[in-house]
Amino acid sequence: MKIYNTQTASKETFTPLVPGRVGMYVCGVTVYDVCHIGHARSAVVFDVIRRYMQSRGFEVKFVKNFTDIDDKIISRARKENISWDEVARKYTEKYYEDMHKLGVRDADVEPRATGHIKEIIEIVKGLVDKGRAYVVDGDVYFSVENFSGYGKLSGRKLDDMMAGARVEVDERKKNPMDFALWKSSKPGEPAWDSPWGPGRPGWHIECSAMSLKHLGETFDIHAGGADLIFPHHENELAQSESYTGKQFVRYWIHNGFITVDKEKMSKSLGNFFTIEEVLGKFDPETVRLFLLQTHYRSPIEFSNEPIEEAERSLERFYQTIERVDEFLAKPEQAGAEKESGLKESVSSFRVKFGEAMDDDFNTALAIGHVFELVKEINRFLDSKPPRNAANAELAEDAKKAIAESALVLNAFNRTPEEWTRAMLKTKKIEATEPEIEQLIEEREKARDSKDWARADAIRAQLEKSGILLEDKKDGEKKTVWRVKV
RNA sequence: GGCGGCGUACCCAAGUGGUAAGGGAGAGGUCUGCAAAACCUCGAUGCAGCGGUUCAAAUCCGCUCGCCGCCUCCA
Repeated sequence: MKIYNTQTASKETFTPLVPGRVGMYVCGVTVYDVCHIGHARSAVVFDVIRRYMQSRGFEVKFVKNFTDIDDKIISRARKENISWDEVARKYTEKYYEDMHKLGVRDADVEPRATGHIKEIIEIVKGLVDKGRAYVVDGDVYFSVENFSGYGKLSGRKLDDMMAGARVEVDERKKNPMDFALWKSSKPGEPAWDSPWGPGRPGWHIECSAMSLKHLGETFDIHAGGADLIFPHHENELAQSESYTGKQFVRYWIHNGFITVDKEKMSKSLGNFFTIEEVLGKFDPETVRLFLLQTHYRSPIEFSNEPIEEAERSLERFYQTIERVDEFLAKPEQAGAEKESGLKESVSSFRVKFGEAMDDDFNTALAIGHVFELVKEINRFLDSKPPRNAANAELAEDAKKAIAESALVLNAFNRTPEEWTRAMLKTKKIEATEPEIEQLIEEREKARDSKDWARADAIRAQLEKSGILLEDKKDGEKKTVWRVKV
């Protein structure tokens, strides 16, 4: 398995610290507002990576934190006129709601910054004792000049950064790049007691404390959005390695952004679409597929069209599964074996899917392979194979191969009926299933008496309300319906 | 200013040295009462442009053009 490591800027073969086990820390969200589709991407991508690791037999300890104390939370609380911890609770809940809909599994450990104040103070104290940090008026700053490795994650030099620093220089800092480990609180702000007076943790220190506690001094994977590389992850690395004297993280993984008109989607630009908005128009599986159809490090330009394409892809997929199910439901038939490439396609699919995922989690390629297999299955069924034991086994195996990959992608894993019902809901179809069935029956009668005008009128009527009809030649059902996507 | 990334057919998109996956749209065909779906066929002699390295380059190197990201909170 190869992983692109941000720190070395190259793909590396993945070897866990402890054979068979993987420690993985993902930077979650600051719970001060609802999540947008960019947050969804990050969550979905790392969810898939976790699932893939597990499918490869690794025992994964997956930690994802919530930042529940921060300037933005405090200002949000003022704006909403509620307490800061109510803000955190409210948006943590909303986060779970969105992520559960998207099929993102909860982490094994979901620590919160405020639950680790003791550990944070411990580390800050240690850094001060080691001379890696200094105290100024109740604030504690990390001294970047004392850590020779500063910049090694993001690939920048201290001198180059200082040249371009646009930040207002705090005269009390020894170096403009020094950052707060502990911030003294103003009256009325949330505060915890510390050796430096009442205050709260700086942004970066929580992740150092929580990863140390739950994954140890050195762990395998640390992941997050590419915008966290600097300064967040760079600073985490500096703190942690200064404190433990050991390597902090072995593989850094960062996902690319979602863009709107080529620009990064972000709260500050206001060009974002919330998860709730997107899920109001599209099925969660559709959204998941859309997010995974691009490699996780590449940008995704957000627009409806590619999501609609993902929807059509799933429609095609579930129609194929339906065909397989119909084939399997047929009574046993005798018949000579026909030449079929399907058997080979299924086994090569299993290999290629694994290869794609092994190569830096190339879900886009892996999904491409799924659709190659879908085509092969359709081709097989089009060849009208006899429903004998051998062919049934082959069809079952094809379904099984897809189900195996579905475990990793957490897509392609519903039944055609579930998909259709989901589409009725997503497309807000007014007609009920019995109504549709009744019109189909009426149309059947018209067709039997060769009243084509009547038959076509009914078909047109249903299409207007979003239902497409397909007349089948064989099988029990003469006409099937589906939702127009 | 520093550092980094991207530019592949009408659209989305994979592909880091061996002769361009996959999907959508389009054209023709098989099937159909007609459709739809599915399948078949067609579709970039070329991967922003120019030069170079190599038996071989979308893939490596150099330059140019265009777009974006990080350096400030940010998935």
